[in-house]
Amino acid sequence: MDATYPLELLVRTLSAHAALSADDRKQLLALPFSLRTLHRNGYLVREGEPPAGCGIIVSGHAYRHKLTGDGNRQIVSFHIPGEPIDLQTLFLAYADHNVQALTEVQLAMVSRPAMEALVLRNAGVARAVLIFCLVEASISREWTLNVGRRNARARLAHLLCEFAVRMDHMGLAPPEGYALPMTQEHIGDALGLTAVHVNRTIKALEGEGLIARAGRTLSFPNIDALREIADFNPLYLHMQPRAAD
Amino acid sequence: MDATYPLELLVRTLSAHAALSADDRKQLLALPFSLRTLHRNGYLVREGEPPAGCGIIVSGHAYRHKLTGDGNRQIVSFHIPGEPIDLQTLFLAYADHNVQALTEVQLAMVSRPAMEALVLRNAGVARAVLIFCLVEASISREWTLNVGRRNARARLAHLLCEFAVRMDHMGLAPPEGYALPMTQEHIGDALGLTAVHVNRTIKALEGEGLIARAGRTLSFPNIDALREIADFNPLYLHMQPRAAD
DNA sequence: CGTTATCTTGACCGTCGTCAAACAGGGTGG
DNA sequence: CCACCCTGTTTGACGACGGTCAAGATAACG
Repeated sequence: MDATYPLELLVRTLSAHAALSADDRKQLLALPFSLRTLHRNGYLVREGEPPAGCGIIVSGHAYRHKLTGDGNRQIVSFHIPGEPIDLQTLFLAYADHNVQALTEVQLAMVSRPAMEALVLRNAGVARAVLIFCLVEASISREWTLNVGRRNARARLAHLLCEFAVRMDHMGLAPPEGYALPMTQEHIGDALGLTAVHVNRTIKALEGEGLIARAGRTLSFPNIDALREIADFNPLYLHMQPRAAD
Repeated sequence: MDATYPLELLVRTLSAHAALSADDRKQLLALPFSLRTLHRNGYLVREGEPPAGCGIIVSGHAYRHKLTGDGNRQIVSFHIPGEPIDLQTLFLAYADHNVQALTEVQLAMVSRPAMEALVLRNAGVARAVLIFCLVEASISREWTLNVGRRNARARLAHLLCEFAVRMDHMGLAPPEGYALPMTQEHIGDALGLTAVHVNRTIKALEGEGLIARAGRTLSFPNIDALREIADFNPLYLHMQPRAAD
């Protein structure tokens, strides 16, 4: 099986948290899908609308967000290749939030009926989907903690640690560092800070040698110290040691 | 069917968001369970431990929370009678957070194997459980927005509105107001504020006639104005109009 | 290659945190 | 029955973290 086959990415993401049998994998890989490309800032999901289907990110990054009445934005999650982004709304009548492309995004779209039928038919897949949703909920709780109870330094460090671990786990983070797909504005909206203060905090971390930058490419000269000040404990990501595939 | 039968409460909670067939209900009501009483502050779930079973709150209130390394607490949800509190961890290897009793709590405990078997066997129940988890995730996102992007006034008003709506939907909030089960310390930890500032904010709302207090019992003389300043839109709760039962 | 988005820096301000002390209430035991 | 204590509420003075506004430098994108 070619690792670049779009649904292979979904299988890899789901099996990061739950065991899938050979049959579960086969049925997932047999799902019909179509490819779709979104430009930067394009909407994958729009608040209030019913889900169009289940999109899986093949390449690029996306972010989930909500707006207050007066237009302030809170980003509630970032998404990396391999992640299904519509499970949140697939079984609900309408979306309670937006999802937008952070960069150009390639999506594999599985129709709502096809995905729903597979989940309701195959208990192993249902279990994996449920677990995936539970892990996302766990990440959401950690974000609430991050925004509610940590200072700007720790918040930023925590976000960077989480992103690095998730990218690395999907084999997307080269050891020398990775290019952040988001602007400082996005980071601020994810952390409950302003872009200005994010900038100051980044420069402070850089000044202390905790991160190093080349453009938007980040590396971590002292990852242990960064995790320390981030109060980062990856248990909430519920990652299983990745099985060889 | 007696409405005070413990599992009847679970059925009512699940059907607040998803349709359940007569058969689904029957199978849920047939689950074996035992009753358990926890005193105030008792632990229903402890971070790092595997789930003991699936508890459903029969009476009393509970809260879910996480701690930072230096001991700061963030409450990530409050729970009212009827709500299952272990679905979050039932399918995961260990809990990533704590759940504690806010008041004395009576729990109906369903064993993990029994609940897991029902969910994997009955697609209608699986669907309802998944939807319940998705709604909790939606609430979690709204909380992140609340903590990250609203000021203390709006945060507090939002929490009060949400709690009132949820209590009311379960038939637990008499129209003249309800007794808040949490202290101002709990409220602060839920909102990312200190108890001192919660107190000042409460008094401000009271001074403006937006809430009225008698001890811990709250009433809302001007609920529309309160919702306005809370920026409260209940769509994220995904409530279905409650079917007569 | 120009135009626009993003990043960077400074000065100033405000919301909320910190520290501390007084007060209220409810339960317990002498 | 009352003294005591513990938890929770209330209030004040002061400080700090992060927000706001604005302008200039840099980089990204069409």
